[in-house]
Amino acid sequence: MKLRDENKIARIYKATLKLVKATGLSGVTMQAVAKEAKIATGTLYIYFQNKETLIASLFQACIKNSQGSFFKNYDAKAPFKVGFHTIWLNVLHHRLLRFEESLFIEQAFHSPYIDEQIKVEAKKMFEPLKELLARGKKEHLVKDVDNFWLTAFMIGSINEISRRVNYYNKKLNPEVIDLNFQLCWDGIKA
Amino acid sequence: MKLRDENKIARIYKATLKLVKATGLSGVTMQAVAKEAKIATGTLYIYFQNKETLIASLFQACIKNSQGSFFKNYDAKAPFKVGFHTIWLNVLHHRLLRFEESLFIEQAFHSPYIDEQIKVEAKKMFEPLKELLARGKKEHLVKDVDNFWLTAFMIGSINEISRRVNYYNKKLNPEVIDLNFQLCWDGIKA
DNA sequence: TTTATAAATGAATAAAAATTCATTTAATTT
DNA sequence: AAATTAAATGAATTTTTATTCATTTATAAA
Repeated sequence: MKLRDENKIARIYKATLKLVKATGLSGVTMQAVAKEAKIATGTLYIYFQNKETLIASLFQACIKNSQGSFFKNYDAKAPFKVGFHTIWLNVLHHRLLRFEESLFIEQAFHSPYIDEQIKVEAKKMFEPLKELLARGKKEHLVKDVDNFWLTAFMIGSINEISRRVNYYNKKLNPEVIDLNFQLCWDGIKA
Repeated sequence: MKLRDENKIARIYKATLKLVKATGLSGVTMQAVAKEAKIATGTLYIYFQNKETLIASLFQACIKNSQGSFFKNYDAKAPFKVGFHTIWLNVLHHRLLRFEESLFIEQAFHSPYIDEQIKVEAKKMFEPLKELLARGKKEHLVKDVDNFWLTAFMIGSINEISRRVNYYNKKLNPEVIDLNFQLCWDGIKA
């Protein structure tokens, strides 16, 4: 019996992300995905029931992937600023390195392919960050502002950095990264 | 001779924006637009040569529209903080009130419908803000950071506020708006 | 009024995209 | 090495979407 080439799902995801970056979600056709992934169109339907399933599965994979990266090396017991800096850098690096995924998440979020259920899950992504900010407020290091807005502030500014790096292919170096962190830090600090 | 109903273009734009919010750009079909605008499909082609033209025209209209709002009541001669606050509020209000347009711009930006030329134009939108920030730096009120990153910081955090207000239909009141401004202001100030 | 002209219509057509399926290929088991 | 099984293929089919066009409708000018 011929075995499934499990590596194929990764190829399909990669192809889809590449197409989303190049043409947006509206440019993603099953034929184009198959061609990019160098498989036959029919093969797509062995791995995914239909287009909706493909998009929804990739969406969940991207969310999971983000969660993994954001809190890598994060130690909840480290001093507040250390922890905050770690997460800030992790989010930035993830967005920069996996810009296609961020783009896909944004576009898929507003497509008919993703249902409410999945969106609710996606929202839980930043729980550990919210806990850290709560602690920062207790320690009087962070402004007394609702976590909802503090995270919006942090994530929003990071997203825009990565968007601009990618759109205008601006280069980042450690010094510039530091300056950008300082903007965010001065914003949230009490 | 029957005259063109110029109001129809506005109806078409409105319908397109509504559909983009509901289903993303990939859900925008000419039939759906026509139905939503309560005109016949053929009529769409009287006003726009084809789908690409419709999307590109709306994109330009949205950009122009933004430019108008962002610098409304802005006085380049007012004290720095006053001017900055005015623009910050204008951008926020525009994003909140015309969220569908922001969404459309984001999605269209990465679609095959918008060519490089138009994107370059869109980039010039924030020129007056950059001038203001340059002045702020001269007056030692603003951190010595490249305007590119200062605007990214400001615009990114505002965008995320409006995104969250719309996604999670969180309410904003003047007090919360002030808190959010404070985050941004403390971030950029020297 | 009548005529002329362009807008508006929506069914028909063309084009593009999603999905299926009969056939082939490759790996595993007997 | 034959039989078995599921993966892989890609052309054919179905479905959806873009675009056209013959016809109707409304308005301005004659």
